[in-house]
Amino acid sequence: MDTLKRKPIEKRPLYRDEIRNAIKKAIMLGELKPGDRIIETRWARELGVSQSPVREAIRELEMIGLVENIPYQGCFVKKVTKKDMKDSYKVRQHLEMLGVQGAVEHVNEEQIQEIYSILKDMEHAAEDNDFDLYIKKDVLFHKKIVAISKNDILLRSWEQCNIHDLTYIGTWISHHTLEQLSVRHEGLYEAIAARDTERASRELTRHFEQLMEELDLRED
Amino acid sequence: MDTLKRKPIEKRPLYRDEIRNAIKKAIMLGELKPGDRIIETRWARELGVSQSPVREAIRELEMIGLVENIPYQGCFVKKVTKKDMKDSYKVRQHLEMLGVQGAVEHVNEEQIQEIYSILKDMEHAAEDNDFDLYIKKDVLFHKKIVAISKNDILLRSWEQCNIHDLTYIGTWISHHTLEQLSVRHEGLYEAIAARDTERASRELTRHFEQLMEELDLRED
DNA sequence: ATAATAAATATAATCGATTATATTAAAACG
DNA sequence: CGTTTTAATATAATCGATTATATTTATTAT
Repeated sequence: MDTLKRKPIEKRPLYRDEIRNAIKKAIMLGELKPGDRIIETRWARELGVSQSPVREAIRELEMIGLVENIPYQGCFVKKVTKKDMKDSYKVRQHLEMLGVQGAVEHVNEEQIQEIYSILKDMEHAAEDNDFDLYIKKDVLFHKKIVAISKNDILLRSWEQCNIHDLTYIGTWISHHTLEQLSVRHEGLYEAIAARDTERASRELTRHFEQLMEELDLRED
Repeated sequence: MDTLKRKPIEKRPLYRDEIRNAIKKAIMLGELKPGDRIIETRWARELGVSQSPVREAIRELEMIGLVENIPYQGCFVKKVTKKDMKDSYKVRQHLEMLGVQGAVEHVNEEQIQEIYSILKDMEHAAEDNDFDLYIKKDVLFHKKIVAISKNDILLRSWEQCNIHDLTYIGTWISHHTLEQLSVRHEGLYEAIAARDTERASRELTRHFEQLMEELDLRED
């Protein structure tokens, strides 16, 4: 991280989010490796902002578990292990199970259309091999279901467990093409559209078990 | 909040945690009511600290869902509704279901002893009518089980959904005595000690369904 | 030479002040 | 009299500098 030149962020407040994304990006791109320190003052200097917003951004990364903070010592990039991936899939599986149950109960026609439209966007992104857009739609698909369930606490918990970044990693290391991954969501969509709790639960379980099995196949 | 005199916190760094607790306490005691603003500068003045640590403390309260932040406008105390309580019980039920499954799988004799000891502490606190200690042990009992499951992501998610404070409120508004509440944990303990996944799941489900049913009985 | 102690350094945590934004109050206009 | 525009105010967001802590390096004593 020391030697890289970073583009200073635009001069306009609410830097926090941009700073968080900049640091997150560095982690995702591998510029910051597990165990590396994240030095508040240095990032502040590089991005041309003060220490305060950098500090807050790092706090947020700490909350979602991407970095670890030791008081008076600093922040360090956490290593995301295969076990972490698997653990997070399990957590998602259980949280989204609650989401699916609520979704089947509350979903209306308009929302079914919305999910369908997200699913199609996802499949188109997959065809175009647009990785970033694919991730976005994949995450949104699952989030939408959770949101429809009308359990705000659930939605917050779901959002906080760092789904987006782990999905990014999980998709990145997957053996499958985006198209193979995207079509896997169809069963769940159909079950919800049919308001079939039983089937939706099965589809969801299968969805995550597939992802977990594939992790086991990876050598690293 | 305006008129109350607050005890300035001790002069030694890492104010953040104390500040967070001070604000949280004000919310719990009802000094700050739902919808009230939490003004960074005013709290800083009252506690004799600067704005920065107050800001960070508020960010943490925002993360656990106790307050709501609107950019460039401020923080407002969130109302905890009966629905929020119920929703959070459901989330806990699903998260802890995963925890219990893992716990039964991984628990060793020493850990069984530890859970037992927490259970007894809880029951003693209940006998003494020591409300704060009771909550602490109640929360710890559940957390311990989640911790034993060896799923770090689960533990983090569980911790982040503001369990402690909601348990506090839930216990506070319960119709039951602490002793009635404490003994309800025995079945779950026994099932885990017997390494009986089936029974442990049943006990956990029953535990939360009791809590949710009781919420319905409250007029509000 | 090794252990204990003290100085130096790096950086997190905090501070006091400044800047940016949103809201409210006042004024000008039609 | 109501509507739009402008000024004033409150406070969030950020800044640059200071203070506190941990770690490293140098020094002294045994």
